[in-house]
Amino acid sequence: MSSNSGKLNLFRKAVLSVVRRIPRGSVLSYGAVAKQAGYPGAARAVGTLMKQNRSARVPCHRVVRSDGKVGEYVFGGPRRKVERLVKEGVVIHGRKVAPACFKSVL
DNA sequence: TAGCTGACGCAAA
DNA sequence: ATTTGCGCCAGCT
Repeated sequence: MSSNSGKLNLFRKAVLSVVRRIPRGSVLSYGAVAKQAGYPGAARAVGTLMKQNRSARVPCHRVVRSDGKVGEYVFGGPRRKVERLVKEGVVIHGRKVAPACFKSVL
């Protein structure tokens, strides 16, 4: 294995670990996930991983944009993503998630 | 290896 | 409140 794939694996592992800890009813922005995973500035890369994720164990629908818009979602698009969030208790006004729902894992 | 793409972020206009 | 432009990090030709 190249030393590079080792690093990428580490990145993936760290990111998924953070996402798995996002509690029901709250969300985290792509950028915040990147930062908490130890890779500040890798927001887009986090999106790439969420896009690849196919595991129900990783609540990728809880990762949204920093401006409050939910962003994309492989399983059914933004509509479906909003449905799932609302169902979990996330408050959404218009197209944006209420600022109070952005919670760090602590 | 090089270039293009994208579930983003942010400052400007 | 919106849209535009650029930078950012990884993944995929």
